[in-house]
This record gives sequence, C-alpha cells and structure tokens, in this order.
Amino acid sequence: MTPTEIGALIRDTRKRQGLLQAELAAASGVGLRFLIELEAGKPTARIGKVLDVLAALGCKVQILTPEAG
Amino acid sequence: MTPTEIGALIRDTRKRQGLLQAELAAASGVGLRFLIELEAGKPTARIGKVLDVLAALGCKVQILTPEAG
DNA sequence: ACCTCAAATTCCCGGTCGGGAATATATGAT
DNA sequence: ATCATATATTCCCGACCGGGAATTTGAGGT
Repeated sequence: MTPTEIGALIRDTRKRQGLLQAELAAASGVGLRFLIELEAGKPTARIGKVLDVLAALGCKVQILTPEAG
Repeated sequence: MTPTEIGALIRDTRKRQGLLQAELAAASGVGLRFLIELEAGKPTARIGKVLDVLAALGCKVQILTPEAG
C-alpha cells in the first residue's frame, strides 16, 4: 500500500459517496489543500489527518501482521 | 484505528520479531527518533515513512470502504 | 546496590507542512 | 465553442518535522 494508492482510494470512495473535496475536507476537519494533496498521493501528509479523512468516509483500516492475523 | 493504536501495533510486531528500535529504524530507512515517536503514537508522523516501517515489518495495510469490501 | 543494554529525551536547525483565499486549469454538459 | 462547476495551483508564513549524536531514564538480571 503506497501513498498514491491510498490517495486514489480516498478519491474513489469520496466520489462514490457524491462528496466534493471541500465537503469531505470540512467533514474531516482538514484544509481543502491538504485533501487535494492527499488524494494526489503526497507521502508527507500527516498520518493523524489521513486517518481523520478515512474515518469521515467511514473506512476501516486494518493492519495485518505477518505472523498473526 | 488511531495513531496510538498503530504505534502500539508496530511496537508489538517489532518485539515479536526480536528487533531493536534502532534495527527496525535502519531497516525502514527512517531515523531512530522517528520510530520512537511513531511507536508513542505521534499523530503528525508522515504517512510515507509510516508505511515504510510497516512494510519493513512485513505488515499489510487494508482499507475497507463502507460500501464495497 | 550495581552493571548492562534498550528506550526515551534533548539538542540544533534546515526543510517542509498546511491553513485560507485567490487564481488558474480541467472536466463535462448542451 | 461556451458556460458552469470541480479540481488544482499559488501566495505568505508560523509551526512543526525529523536527522544524528549525546544524554538520561528505565527495566532485568546477579
């Protein structure tokens, strides 16, 4: 999973929900510019805000370790 | 999933693999201080580096959208 | 108590984030 | 081609990241 893939996923999910970037940004508590750069795959976006956006979209994040599930 | 939870998961996984912070940091291409702060749950860590650390641990990241899987 | 090694904190400081607003560009329908 | 709207880029600039090295704190063992 790369920053670019995460950005694309966020964009696709946002569009599927019929949201504008400005609407999702406001709902997530981030700036519009941040969301634009996040969707573009910026690797230096801060993780807390990225998680805020994903949560606003209703996305669940799973991290699978190599050993256990 | 919060930054704190991600930090704890990284720490647990690292320990399970018998790695020191300095070793994982080197293997991930990040600084020691960054890893320390990441494990402590710093919400401003940059996502690209966080993904680098997870990849070095062999963790896979999944993002589940509310509609599709 | 003492020693060892892991983990956490502190230092300096160049580099970058990211907010809001304005502007420019792209996308799409008619 | 034209017009409307979504998305992208630029501006300034205070705030914060994060590298390496050194130091301090903490946990375990004997």
